[in-house]
Amino acid sequence: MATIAVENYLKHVLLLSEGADDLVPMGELAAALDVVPGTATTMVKALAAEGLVSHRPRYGVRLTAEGRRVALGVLRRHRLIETFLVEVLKMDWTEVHAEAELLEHAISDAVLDRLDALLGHPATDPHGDPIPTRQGKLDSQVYATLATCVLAKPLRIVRITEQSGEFLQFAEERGLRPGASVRVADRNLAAGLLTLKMSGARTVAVSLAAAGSILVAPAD
Amino acid sequence: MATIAVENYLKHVLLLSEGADDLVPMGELAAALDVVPGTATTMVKALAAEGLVSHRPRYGVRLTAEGRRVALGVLRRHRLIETFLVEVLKMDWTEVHAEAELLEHAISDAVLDRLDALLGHPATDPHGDPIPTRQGKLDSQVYATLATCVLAKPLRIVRITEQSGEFLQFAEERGLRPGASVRVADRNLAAGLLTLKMSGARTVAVSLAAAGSILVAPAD
DNA sequence: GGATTTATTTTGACTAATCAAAATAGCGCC
DNA sequence: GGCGCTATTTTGATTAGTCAAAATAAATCC
Repeated sequence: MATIAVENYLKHVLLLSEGADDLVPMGELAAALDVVPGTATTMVKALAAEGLVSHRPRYGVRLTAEGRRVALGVLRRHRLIETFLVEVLKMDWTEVHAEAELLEHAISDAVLDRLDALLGHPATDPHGDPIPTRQGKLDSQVYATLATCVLAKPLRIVRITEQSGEFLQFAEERGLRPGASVRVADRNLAAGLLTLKMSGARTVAVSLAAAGSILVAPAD
Repeated sequence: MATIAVENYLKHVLLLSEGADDLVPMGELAAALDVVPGTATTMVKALAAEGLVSHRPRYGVRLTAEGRRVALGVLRRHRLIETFLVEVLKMDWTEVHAEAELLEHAISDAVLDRLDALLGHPATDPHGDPIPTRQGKLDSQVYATLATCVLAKPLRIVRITEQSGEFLQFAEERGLRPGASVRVADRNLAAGLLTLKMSGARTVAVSLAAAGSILVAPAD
């Protein structure tokens, strides 16, 4: 059985290799897990010996098929738990990430299946992150971000990729939540600042960095 | 913060000291935790150094006020989770114990409070075990068991104290669940066998050992 | 293209929790 | 009141995961 530490390493390798299908550098992995780099090296070598990752010394790490299977399981548990906390327990979507982080290592398949059924087999969690299926399929649709999308066109927020509670509360306070309608009125790359128009003519200013973690689709 | 192992030691000291308010022998504790006796000794000495238990070498261990507070917290989480699994997720009451064993160490107070409210602040779990309050009060009402109660009188099962799935399935198959009506038709101590009359004139045979873990009250 | 900066790995040490097996202390028993 | 049984404690070792700090390799920069 995978320990909690092993599950966390695999989950973060998966998350950090999203999009960039390349090797995940050890430094990034160590930072994500909040351990010193040497610890990550030691652990990754052990995971490689177990066949869960492949390690290119000095360059980085990537999941094997088996490691990816395990990581997708953890991610599925995490996102279903987040959905449950919001939909059933009526918790705030800006604070459920940390809770799910704990529970994801303790919930059994039997309980998870019940939860999934109770929630109606949701496709995304409250942040818009796709939930891997039980068979290990992860929707990898690519969206534009508020930092890269066209100007002026009406858009819908589909996903917020950034887990910190402070960031999410900042977003929530400005109406920047999945499902919300938004238009980019102005984007000043030099100043790193965007002006957004929300529904009801509300105007909101966000940094370029923040805009990059808000994914959007045409309002169709 | 208490680790999972620490929480389990404290929880089991609490459970084993129920009724017998005496010292819990190390052997019993080790058996309950499924560790060798030497391990229990080592750990108990560490817990004593932390002020969570008091250890009388060669005689046994008991909780301090602080240790009891922690243990009651774990027990509250365990029993509320069991109740949730049965009431909300519709799982079988005979199989939720093992699930709760895992989740009890991972659930936060914030989530637990929501769960408690959703369930309507239940007083007992699906086995009839009392749920400690948030303030750390544990109902310690003493009941008769089927092994000790009066014969022939109509009774109501209030609690099953025995956690193993096999035992509980045995009980469930015979209608021996909390709330059920029962009467002890015959009790043969020499043979260690009881004959019970359930509602609908159903006759059930149980061992004296099994009867001892089924608590009853007058059918009022 | 050698010197410097930066990321990564190595080394040595530590903590929590465990086991196996030897040592010891109560306890009951004639 | 010593003998032996049984529970408990000690001792020595192991595993998983971690850190601090030294060593090393890759990349960058005149």
